[in-house]
Amino acid sequence: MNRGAPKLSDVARMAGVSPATASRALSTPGRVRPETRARVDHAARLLGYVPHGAARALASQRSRMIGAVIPTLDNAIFANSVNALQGTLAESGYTLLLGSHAYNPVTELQVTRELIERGADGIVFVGTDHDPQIYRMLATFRTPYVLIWSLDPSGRHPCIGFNNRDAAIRVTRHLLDLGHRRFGVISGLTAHNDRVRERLAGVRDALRARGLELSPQAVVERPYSFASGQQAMRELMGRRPSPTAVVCINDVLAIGAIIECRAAGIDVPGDVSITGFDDMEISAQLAPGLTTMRVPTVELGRAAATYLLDRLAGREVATFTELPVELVVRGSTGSPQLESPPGPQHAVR
Amino acid sequence: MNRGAPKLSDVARMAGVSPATASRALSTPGRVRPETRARVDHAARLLGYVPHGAARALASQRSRMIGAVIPTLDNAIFANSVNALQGTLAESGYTLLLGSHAYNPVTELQVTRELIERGADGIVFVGTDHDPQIYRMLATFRTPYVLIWSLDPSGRHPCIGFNNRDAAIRVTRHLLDLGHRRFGVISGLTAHNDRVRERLAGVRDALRARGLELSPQAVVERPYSFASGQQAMRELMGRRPSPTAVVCINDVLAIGAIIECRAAGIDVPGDVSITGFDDMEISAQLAPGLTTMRVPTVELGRAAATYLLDRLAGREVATFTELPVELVVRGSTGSPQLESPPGPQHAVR
DNA sequence: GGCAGGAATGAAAGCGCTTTCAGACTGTAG
DNA sequence: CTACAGTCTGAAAGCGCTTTCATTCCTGCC
Repeated sequence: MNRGAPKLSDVARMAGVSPATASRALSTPGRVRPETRARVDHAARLLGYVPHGAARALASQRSRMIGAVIPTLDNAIFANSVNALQGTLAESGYTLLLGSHAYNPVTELQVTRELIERGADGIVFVGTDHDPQIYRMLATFRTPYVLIWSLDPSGRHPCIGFNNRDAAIRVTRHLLDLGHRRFGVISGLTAHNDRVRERLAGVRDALRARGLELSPQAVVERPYSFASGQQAMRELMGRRPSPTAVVCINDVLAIGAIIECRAAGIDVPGDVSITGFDDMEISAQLAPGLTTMRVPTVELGRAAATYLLDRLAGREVATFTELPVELVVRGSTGSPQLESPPGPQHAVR
Repeated sequence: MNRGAPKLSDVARMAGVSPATASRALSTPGRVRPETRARVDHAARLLGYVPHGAARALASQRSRMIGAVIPTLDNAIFANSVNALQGTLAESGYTLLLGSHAYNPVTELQVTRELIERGADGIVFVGTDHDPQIYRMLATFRTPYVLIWSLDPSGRHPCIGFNNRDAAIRVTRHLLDLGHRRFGVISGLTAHNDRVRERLAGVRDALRARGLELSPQAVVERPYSFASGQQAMRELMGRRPSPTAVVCINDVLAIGAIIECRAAGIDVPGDVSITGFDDMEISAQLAPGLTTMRVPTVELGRAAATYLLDRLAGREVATFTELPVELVVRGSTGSPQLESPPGPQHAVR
């Protein structure tokens, strides 16, 4: 078989040392005489030696691989995080094992099992919504893990994220402060997605705090895609009275909504204000620019990597990290036109 | 150590069989009496047995992991392909090992080494531009691989892709046929990127075939980002005479260009026609819609997975697969205005 | 009833590495 | 000169699985 692949014993023989010493020279250079180490290094280089990961993992009980279980890579927001995660892991000699589940909890469980089976030393999950079996498996195999994008209210699971509800409240307040009273919401699918549910709840909270309720038909739930956003916007603007402000649960839907307005000749923000969530690269470039909540996607990926790396190295780690999000106000939001009766605060002015 | 994790011998004992039989029952159910298999399955389920991937890989010389080496996940186009790749692999019980290199050949070599070290049974690469050492390593370790997104002219490497040059020729011809004679090009970085170089060459070929040359200052080379596209467009439109058609080497740059035109009050396609390449989801939604070359990103990922899976299973595989690309004409291209002198063909009309 | 032949099982040898454990060797102190 | 840390190296035992190879157990057939 792999006749072309030199093994550790080949390196050892060439360097004139035992396999044990060769192993030490390569993995823990400090525990070997410099001269010996040089001989081994030289032999390894000459032979083009590449250690056999599986053998190493079996013997050392460490795979140097980190798994990530994400909904999908089709959402640029996750792709960015994964990119940062992978990059940071690579810097420390770790490799990324990637699994996605398309928001299907059964698939997620299976994917997780697969990653554990492959020996992932740690696993990153998105959000807090996970099958109890997943947590049970993680416990059984003593696999460190961390949740990103959300904060775990129960405090039982290490997490790195931000408060989706509070962030949504801030977005909604921005619109309320502009004088809006008639709201529409374009939501992502709430099933198996705590982030969407939290954001939706945040919108409701903010409205309720000002005495407003969100009627069921003011909320349209759609999968993430530009086309869904467009279609949802069309629906919303067909209602009477139509909303003066539409809160979108993420930027993809919001951009779809803006596109729909442009197509339908609806002025943004003149006729309707639109907000997003995530702040994708393109959101700043649109005309009008999208008012949205900036989420530190890159930082999220990097922090997850650092967390697991630290934990595996036995360093101290914070099990709860809240990252800042920032409301970015751009051209897609403004005060409602006069035809919509101003609320009490504005009547005062 | 892993005291919580049951091993094969535990399953075997519980089922009252030898480890060998338990192994067969789980991996090759056909080679075991149904009754025995049931006992083993039952024991495995009861114990929550998860095979130890590294041990299995070591013994069987198969890791059931496939690696992918890509430039970056920040480009949605690659993210889509990787998503499809991962999904297809998962269906066959394979897991994806992901590495990216940000167009740095040194990083690419290192990442590849890492994937081989982790035991990837096969590896997917993007494009044809790779360090000879990479191919040497693949040969040494007898690691099957496949290149995607490009066609290998030398025929030495298995590939699944399309002819970037021909595709660019088709895009350019479309503009020529509309009557354009003054061209600008917004290119991606050509270093370590055969796709960009080929597309650029295609544009030149098409122009030359109609007696036109691309002057050096008509080509602006920029990294992939909306902002670069904008900036490049600004530069291009500052030249005198300004181009009536701008060919962008991918959609990200093209969208940036369109955005710049909107901001600068330049009418598309009235004042200038713009084309992209890739057909991202958003390209269809813009106003005007972007004329572009549709690339089968999902199919690319799926086909790569299928290729490697087939090869690993010992099935016949085609080492050269050309996938169709399609010119999608939308609103961003039109005939040049009269102020630009019509070319000979048009003079005839 | 005995035997060939195939199917199912078990014993045991690794897969290539890490890691005790013990031995060898060095230098320093008594 | 002996004794004793301390440092470096080698022998060997696995890590948890797969996979020959040999054995046992059937089944069918003469």
